[in-house]
Amino acid sequence: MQVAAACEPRHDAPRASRAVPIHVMPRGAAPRHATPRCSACAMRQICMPPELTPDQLAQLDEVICSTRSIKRGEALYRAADPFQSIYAIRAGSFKTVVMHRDGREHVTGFQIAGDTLGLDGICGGKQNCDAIALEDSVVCIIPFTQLEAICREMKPMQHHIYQMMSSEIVRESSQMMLLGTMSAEQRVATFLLNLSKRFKARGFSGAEFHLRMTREEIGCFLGMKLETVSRMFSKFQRERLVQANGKTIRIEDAEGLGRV
Amino acid sequence: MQVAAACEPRHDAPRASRAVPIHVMPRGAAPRHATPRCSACAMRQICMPPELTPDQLAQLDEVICSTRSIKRGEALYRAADPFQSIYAIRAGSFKTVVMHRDGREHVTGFQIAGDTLGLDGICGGKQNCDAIALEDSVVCIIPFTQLEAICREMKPMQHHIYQMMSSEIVRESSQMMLLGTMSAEQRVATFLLNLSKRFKARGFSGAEFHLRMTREEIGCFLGMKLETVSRMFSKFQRERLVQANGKTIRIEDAEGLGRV
DNA sequence: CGCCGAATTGATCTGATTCAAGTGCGGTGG
DNA sequence: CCACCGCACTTGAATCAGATCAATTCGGCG
Repeated sequence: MQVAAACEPRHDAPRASRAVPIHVMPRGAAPRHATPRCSACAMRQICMPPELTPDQLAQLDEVICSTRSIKRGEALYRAADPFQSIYAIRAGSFKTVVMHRDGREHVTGFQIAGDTLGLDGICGGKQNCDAIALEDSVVCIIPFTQLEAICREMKPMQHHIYQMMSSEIVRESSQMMLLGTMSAEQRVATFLLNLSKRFKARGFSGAEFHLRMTREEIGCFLGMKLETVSRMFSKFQRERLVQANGKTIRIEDAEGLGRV
Repeated sequence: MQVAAACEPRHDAPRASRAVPIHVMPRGAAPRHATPRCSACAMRQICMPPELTPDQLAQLDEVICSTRSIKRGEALYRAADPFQSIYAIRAGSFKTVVMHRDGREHVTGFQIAGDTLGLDGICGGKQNCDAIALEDSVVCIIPFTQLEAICREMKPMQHHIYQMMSSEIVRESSQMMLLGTMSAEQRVATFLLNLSKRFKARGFSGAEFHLRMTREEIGCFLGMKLETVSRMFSKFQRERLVQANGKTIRIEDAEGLGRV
């Protein structure tokens, strides 16, 4: 299945790339690049604990010293790939897809800048899903063994990783509740509000944004068919809750959406 | 809602309680008891990393020094309780239930002896679900702050916690796939096979076992109504895949169940 | 300009829910 | 010891939400 996501980013909010001295340190594989440091990264508040000292940040910079660019539709990793690193999204967005042996696919999440990828690979030593870029994206590579070492020395960092993993468990619990108990209408409303909240938390507009994924991918995430997703969008539009124009979404009445 | 689980355990497989010198050390709250040590626990292979030295086990015994008994239908913890410890189930079983603000309930998992409870409470510092005993049960209390300290010193233990959390993420991903893509029939089949596998891994029979939860709870876990669960049991019975007699389940044709 | 995949919309079908009427079993009290 | 009660479970019939099938329309791109 090819990935859609035709729209270009339109936000002028925090981008990951910065005018920062680049620490050149290529490491083998082609699509890896040297990268600006955590200590200077605009996403730091989101992917790292807030209370790190400059000293500790320097330690981090030692370990998280390369990034990787992934083109739209390409995989950052695939299920069964050996697990070595987790990834922090610097720019762009991804979907994670699990596949059943019978070919059935399910999208387990959409990740945007500041989110983390790969935590599910720790167990079993290999990736458990495909992570596919929804647009051209850049991730920071965080070698897990080295991260573990850091966590043994740096309490806030240790705690932060537990927090991240626990949050992911909680997020998935909510998604299970959504899939298990909500109507199609409620699922789509919840999905839009959740996206809105996350964009807002990252300095983008929470009221108007671009979907980087197709209706089919949304449906696959929400446990329904793309036609149903489309119908719900139309319904919300009729009810003046959202303005949906292809991939551009404008939330007109967040209150109302929440009450659905 | 009252919990059912009328049947008594009938297995003579590994039980948690053992004739081991009891390290008496009451700690405040009434329903806590001193407890046999990890170093002597039959569940250790399941809830702890295998490669611990006797020395390291002794350290664990220092920290995991109390248990708690929970009667059928009672809560080990409830959503919004302050998070302090995680729990390892020594004997018995639980369900974890998340509740939406509108009162909608969803069962996120069933846990049996050897499983861990409370990992989702780490983030936000408070519990995110109710953990309700499906039968009279006993858990080991693992104070999380102390566990974190141990993990900073004990590499295998540190890794083990990451593994456990990652496994939980993977388990929930599979459950999302189940909820998002499978028919009622497939969900129930998957549920039975999964339970079977887990019982087997703990030394119980994988072919015949007792459900400790009601049809309603199963339905709430699988995203369907109790009537549908019941119908699927009847269907499998007609097809000679399982023998379902109230809460007693005998799997006649695991192969066939898997093919559903 | 024309093509192709994505999205919308309508008509129909179906698996699961809902509603309703039993059945079976364990526990209680006479 | 048995009759009765309550609760979980089963089963059938009617209904409905969402899936499926099908026909356009839209929109980005070569």
